[in-house]
Amino acid sequence: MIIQLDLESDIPIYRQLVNQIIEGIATGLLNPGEQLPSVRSLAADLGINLHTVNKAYTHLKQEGFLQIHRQKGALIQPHSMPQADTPFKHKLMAEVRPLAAEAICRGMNEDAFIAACRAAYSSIHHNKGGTTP
Amino acid sequence: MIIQLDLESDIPIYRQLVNQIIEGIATGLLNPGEQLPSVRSLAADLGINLHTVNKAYTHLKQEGFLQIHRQKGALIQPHSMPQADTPFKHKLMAEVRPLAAEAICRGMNEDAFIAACRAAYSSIHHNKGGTTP
DNA sequence: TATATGTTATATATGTAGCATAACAGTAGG
DNA sequence: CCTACTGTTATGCTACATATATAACATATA
Repeated sequence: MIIQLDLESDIPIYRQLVNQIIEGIATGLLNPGEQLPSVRSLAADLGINLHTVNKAYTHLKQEGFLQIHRQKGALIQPHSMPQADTPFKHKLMAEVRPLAAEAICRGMNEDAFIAACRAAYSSIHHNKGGTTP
Repeated sequence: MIIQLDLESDIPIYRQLVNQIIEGIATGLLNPGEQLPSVRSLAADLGINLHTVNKAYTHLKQEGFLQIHRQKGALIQPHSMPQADTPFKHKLMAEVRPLAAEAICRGMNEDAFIAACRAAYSSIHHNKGGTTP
């Protein structure tokens, strides 16, 4: 799993990490039960601080995407990934709404907007082969 | 135009303002050429600082949604709203991708995800009557 | 001229991001 | 038991963003 950070971005480093790990799970590049590097080694690889990686891991653990063992380090959640429950759907709507509003102002019709959303979904999902046992 | 701020939110006040004004334009609640309150009066109404409103107005002006005149105050852009150009489409994709990734992890299939995006779009657009000449 | 507007400047308080360093706690393996 | 590696917690620091408070400036209108 290769992680690309943009230190110039306005998106915090720990959030870039969170996003890319979630994306890795979504694409199947990271599989349930798979081991992640320790906070120290990943931090060293990326040239950032241990606490920044730890912050990302802690977020992912609290959302249920990771399990963390003292000695073993971090694992991708092996059983029962988080579900698309009501709070998540609310969060999803709350984040999509402002984007939709701006798209409408800029004259995108519904089909064009939906096409963009579908493209974003497909660009992640098309990699996910059915190789899980 | 009624503006509702959530001072407990993790979304900055000036960004809540930006979002709600864009949403107002999208719904047709705010029409091109329409006058907005002065930074001082809106700040007083909302119980926030003048600079916070000014920051929101300045953002909207730089993106092309507002015109600002010295004495007259702020106007909704009367001619030629910003277009859905390439930079905007890139920004749109960049913001939708992480949402799509998390949705995939949580087991939402493409139809369910697209349905959510469509719902967000429709909830804003259904108010906008076809009154534009 | 008086007034209301946006604009700019300065200062302050608060919170977040990120880094540096250090120490603590648990677990595996020699 | 001891060592080494893990996550965890704590403290201190810099930098930046948010938001406020005051004040002054520039401009256009009545």
